[in-house]
Amino acid sequence: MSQQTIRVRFAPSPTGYPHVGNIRTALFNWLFARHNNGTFILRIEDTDQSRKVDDALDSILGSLKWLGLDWDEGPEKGGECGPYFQSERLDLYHSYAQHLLDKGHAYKCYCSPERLEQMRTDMAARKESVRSYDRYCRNLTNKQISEYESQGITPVIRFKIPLEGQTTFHDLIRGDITFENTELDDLVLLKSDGYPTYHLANIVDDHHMKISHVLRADEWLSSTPRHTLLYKAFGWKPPLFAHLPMILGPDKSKLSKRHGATAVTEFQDQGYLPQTMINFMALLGWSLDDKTEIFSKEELIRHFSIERISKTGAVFNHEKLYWMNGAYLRELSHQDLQQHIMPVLEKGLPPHIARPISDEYVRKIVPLIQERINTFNEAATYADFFFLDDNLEYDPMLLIAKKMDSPSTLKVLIAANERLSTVECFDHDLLETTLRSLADELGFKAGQVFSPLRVACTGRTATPPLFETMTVLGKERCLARIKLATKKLQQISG
RNA sequence: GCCCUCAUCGUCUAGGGGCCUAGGACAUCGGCCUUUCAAGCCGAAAACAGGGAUUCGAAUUCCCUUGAGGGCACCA
Repeated sequence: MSQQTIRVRFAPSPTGYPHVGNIRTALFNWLFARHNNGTFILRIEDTDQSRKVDDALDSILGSLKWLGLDWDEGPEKGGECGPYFQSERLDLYHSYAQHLLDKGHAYKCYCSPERLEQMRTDMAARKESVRSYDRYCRNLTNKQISEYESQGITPVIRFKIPLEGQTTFHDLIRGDITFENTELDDLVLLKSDGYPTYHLANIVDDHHMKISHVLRADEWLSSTPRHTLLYKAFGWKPPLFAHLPMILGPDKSKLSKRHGATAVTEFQDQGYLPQTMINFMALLGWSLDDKTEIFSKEELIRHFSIERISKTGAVFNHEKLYWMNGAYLRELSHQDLQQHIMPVLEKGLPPHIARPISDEYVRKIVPLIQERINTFNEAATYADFFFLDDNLEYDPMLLIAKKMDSPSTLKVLIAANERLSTVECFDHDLLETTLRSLADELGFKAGQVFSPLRVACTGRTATPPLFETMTVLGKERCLARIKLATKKLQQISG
């Protein structure tokens, strides 16, 4: 069996911050490369000067690094086929454009943007199917050419699409796809600013970088016949294509800024784990079987195959991502979890709380919140009462539990305060026996005692288990908070 | 408008002629557990777009319709 060398690339353009749609493409390429012991190349397609965004490159590299999608060739890494920025390969594209010109596969076009626009409006007005270009310059006479040249117009170079016949290419996911050449337009290869278009640069680079498989988003499908024709004009063997199903917004259209398409790094900021993102994105358009949901990166690499990529677009389901992160978070050791939430606490807790936050104190809290948060960032809001001073703010009515009223609640609080004062040192078992017997003595159900104490100590009705929470807070603070609760209740009951 | 692609629960999907009275996951609802909230466990509801054809038999093959998406830039 001939072992083909697998070389794939992720080729983003630095025109914005990559979102899940973009990065999912990177992930599939990476998985395919790693599964096949191949090479994963990162190439920056910075050929559009006008849309260039300054820190987009950092965001691209940052996203990939965060997710551990390491590249074998590319920026910061180098490689035999560099440079890996298209803006540094302009000479190459020029020479190939010239080559096509010489071979009669391309021509110079002097049409102004205004003329092009007019042409398209006219077509639309005549209810013709709108073409991108009417081939006006395809057969210019020498006289016309020198006339344009003398006007100082810088032409673009267009590719000559064959006027008849069909172009068929094979897609690894969709099978054979055929286009009538008459449906294809003479696309621009080299822009008047001297930069190549995607089409030219992409083909030249994929060839020179010996790319074996092109795994790219579905939106490129209709460009592929043009690319096929370009490979043919150059006399190059095209790579194998696999057009990935797209990731969609809630309205089922292509995920974009319109949907508030979240930059991948934002998930990092929100307290998601990279492994969650990898796992989740892998399942957007790929699956192993009818049951497995949670995959380690290694399992993903082991099982990934193009055959199991689906054809249909996938709506990005934030809810499931959230659940999945919770699943991963719960698997973390207490120590790992603490490491993740320390910075969150430092940053997210109200500023008046003294810094640095105590490691030792947080260590006690971590086990109490692990199964109650789904993202790291939630720690700061969920567990803030552990850190706030004892003058908690909350609606005193919360103190009154079901089937309780103000006087009975007051009775509980006062009795609890009294009884707890006699407890030497708070710990779970001691608190439990003490408070349960107190409830008995008072003739209340356990919950009728626990509930007001919970609110008193935390200001909330939903908290980690009461005794553990009180133990972490400690006797002094709990008693102070219970006294405060008593006072609050007395005030509203007059 | 033209071209291309796609079509299973609300969402992500399994399914490649009989194993499907269509399986799993998220979300939803109910129950158990329980000091609250979670987590966990158990259960429920929820889909083969429509119509033809092929076949003993179709979610699975073919055709048409419909719907959806993508593309039609000197953007990628």
